[in-house]
Amino acid sequence: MGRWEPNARERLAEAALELYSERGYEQTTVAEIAKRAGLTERTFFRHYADKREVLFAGSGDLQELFVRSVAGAPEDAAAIDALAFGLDAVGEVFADRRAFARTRHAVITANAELRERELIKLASLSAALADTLRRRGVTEPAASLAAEAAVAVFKIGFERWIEAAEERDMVQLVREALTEFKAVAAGG
Amino acid sequence: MGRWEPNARERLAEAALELYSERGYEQTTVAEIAKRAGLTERTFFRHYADKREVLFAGSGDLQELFVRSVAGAPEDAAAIDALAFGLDAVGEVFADRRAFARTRHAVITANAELRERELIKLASLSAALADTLRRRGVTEPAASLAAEAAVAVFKIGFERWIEAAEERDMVQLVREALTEFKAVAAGG
DNA sequence: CTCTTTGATGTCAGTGACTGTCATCGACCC
DNA sequence: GGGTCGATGACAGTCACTGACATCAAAGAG
Repeated sequence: MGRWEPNARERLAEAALELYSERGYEQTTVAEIAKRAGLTERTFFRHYADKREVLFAGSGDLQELFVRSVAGAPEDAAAIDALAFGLDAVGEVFADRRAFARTRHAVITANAELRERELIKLASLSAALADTLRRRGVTEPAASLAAEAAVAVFKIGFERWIEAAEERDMVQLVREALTEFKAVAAGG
Repeated sequence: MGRWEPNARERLAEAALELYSERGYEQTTVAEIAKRAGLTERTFFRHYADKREVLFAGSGDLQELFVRSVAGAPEDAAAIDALAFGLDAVGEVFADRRAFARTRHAVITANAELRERELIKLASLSAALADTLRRRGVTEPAASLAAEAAVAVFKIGFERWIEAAEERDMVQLVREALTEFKAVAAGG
């Protein structure tokens, strides 16, 4: 055994979500999170850039998956169809994490600072998707607009999945949102 | 003349934009802004909730104008067409403020915290537009998706207007972005 | 015209997020 | 066995932001 317990980073993330959920984000100090994880405040900031980031550590993986799926769509697929590939892949990955996703989502929506952080993560995702589309030959501003649309569709699908009374298939909900979106854009 | 110089709020906003622009947002302290405006730090926080908000004081007016225009579109206009009314109105209002808009935009894009704040303002705009569409009889999730799309179109049009080498008509650029958007959604 | 009230500001002390710096000490390498 | 490395602790410091109270010109009440 090492000098310290392993998985400091994970322990911090777990402690943070618990405390934010129990007593609210603003009512939790970083010192308290660190203490629950058996560490000091200084160490928290060595693992996470700030008090919010501890909730968004996984967003990079999600973005990578989304981008990879869009990049791997058939070459001749239109922008919106390539994005649909990514939406499917992302929808699948959430399947067994609904309880965690609900807790995390409740914490985030309850606080304006955390909503801000979530929005910039989604903006980063949108930018990465636009970049992927450009590599596929889509020109601007079509690439950026399509990417923003895909993120909006994802958000709607995710929220419906989170809020559904009984467990439903997220992939299906995201597909429904995409269909609705196409109708709106067509003036339906 | 009163006990103090008038327009404290405006002086603070002006001083903040100058300092953020000259030396960067992070390198500027609130005390410095207050001093340049001839006030104290405490007074800054009486006028603006935090160091970022001083750059976003006008966003409420913009949102109100956008919403009012959409609400006033012909009753039988589809969601996307009603939103086009709002886009036109908003495009017009920027006409004589390009220099200011450019400086402000440069400051915001140079800093992550400020980009976060801008994103949440746009999310607020999107929510207000979705609400307006719902009042016009548009159902969910079409209302939210259409509102997000309109904001994306606005962002693209705005950026093109800001970045154009010579001064162009913002209304026209926003309309072009909307046309592009419709093509993308249709799979073009 | 005097008294009172009001509103914008100043002053000051305090909390908590975040950073820079140096010390500690088990693990690992040679 | 000695030296280096990496994760952590300890500690002092800056700055955003808040609460409480004091100040004083202006505006209104009488």
